[in-house]
Amino acid sequence: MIKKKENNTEKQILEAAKNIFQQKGMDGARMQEIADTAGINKSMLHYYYRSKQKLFDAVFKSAINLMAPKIIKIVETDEHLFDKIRSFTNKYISFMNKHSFIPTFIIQELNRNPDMIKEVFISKFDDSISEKLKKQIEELVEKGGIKPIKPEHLLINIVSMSIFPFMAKPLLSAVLQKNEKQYKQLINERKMHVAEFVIDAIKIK
Amino acid sequence: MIKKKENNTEKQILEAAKNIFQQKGMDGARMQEIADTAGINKSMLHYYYRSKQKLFDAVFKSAINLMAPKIIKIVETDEHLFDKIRSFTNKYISFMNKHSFIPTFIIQELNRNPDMIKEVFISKFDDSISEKLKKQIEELVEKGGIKPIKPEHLLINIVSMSIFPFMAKPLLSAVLQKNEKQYKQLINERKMHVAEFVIDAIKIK
DNA sequence: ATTTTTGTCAACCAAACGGTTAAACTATAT
DNA sequence: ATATAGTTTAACCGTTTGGTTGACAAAAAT
Repeated sequence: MIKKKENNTEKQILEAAKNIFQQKGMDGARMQEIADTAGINKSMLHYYYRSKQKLFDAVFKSAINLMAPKIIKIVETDEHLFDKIRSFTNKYISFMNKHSFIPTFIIQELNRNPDMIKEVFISKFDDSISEKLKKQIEELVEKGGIKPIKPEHLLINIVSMSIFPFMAKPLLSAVLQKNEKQYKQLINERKMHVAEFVIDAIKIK
Repeated sequence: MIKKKENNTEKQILEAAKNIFQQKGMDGARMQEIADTAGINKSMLHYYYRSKQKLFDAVFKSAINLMAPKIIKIVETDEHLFDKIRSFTNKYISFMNKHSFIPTFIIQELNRNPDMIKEVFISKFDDSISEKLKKQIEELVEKGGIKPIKPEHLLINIVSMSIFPFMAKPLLSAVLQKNEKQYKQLINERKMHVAEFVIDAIKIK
């Protein structure tokens, strides 16, 4: 029982499944289209992954595993809060530029089936993810470095301003009358803009 | 050819279609489930609306017509910028509290088929929606009332922080470990919080 | 060399899907 | 009363869907 051939079929399938599922979601994706994209027979999908649901689970898990570590790492470092904010917006927006379908995909599928989050969180975030951030913010508030703010709101604000522009791209680029290039540039500006905007909002001068 | 009976069937259908389409999207919605929800025979769906697509269009248009006027009105008033921001966050978050599926629905379907936005915008926003807001911001910047900021970014920031918490509710309530009630309260706090956060970020003290 | 395991494919299948039909029913107009 | 137009339903239809089967080929193991 040693490996045979180049076992790239399984990877080709997963790659194709990512493309289709992330763009069209569980409901909109078709097994035939995934097979066509992978350039293989539809039966192969069921040979390597037993069902559409199982194949979807693999894609979803892969998307989560790509995003979650980036959040945790940044939140858990010992940097100053302001630098944490700068790191987060910069790296997060860069990441989403490369994987532009992932945030919409995750949030859309989580809305379709909110129970999926449990499987994710049990393994990934054992303790409260924001406990450390919480304390850091509260200390800074007491020291007089920043205005009082609920850690929850600060976190929601940063994440919202980072992710939403990707999800609402069709809407926002139409409202703001930007073409593809202009909108991409606008988003790149936000790597720094969002961080400075947030810091300006909480800093005591 | 005068009206017969209570012609409530058509409205029952639209109401049921709103529920199903807004929660499950075009791809996930089933005509049979809409019929069951409305408590009528499936043929009635095709009798009043000719196809799934036409029925969907009616639901989508209704969602747009519910949201768009609220944006336009607030942007077009002659209030001071700060009051505009306060009005917007307050009224928008209140609105979404009552119609919690609409923002996700619109953005999800717009991602599925970005061309739909054209039909919407041609009729609704003849001129650039943000032209007025743009000038107002630029004047305030020159007068020294607020820090320099691209109107596009300010608009994206406000809209992001208002809408995203509704779209990402399953994710955020899990990360922040909030139950239904706690999360709802957190969102209610944001009616004021987002406005003051934005004002703090741009105001020169 | 041949048996066994693993991989691939075309053809097939039952269920679910959006949509149609034709007949029955209801209410108004004549 | 009867014709007429609008409304509702059960049964049906062709297509698409996720999934299966069985034959066949390619490696590995013996």
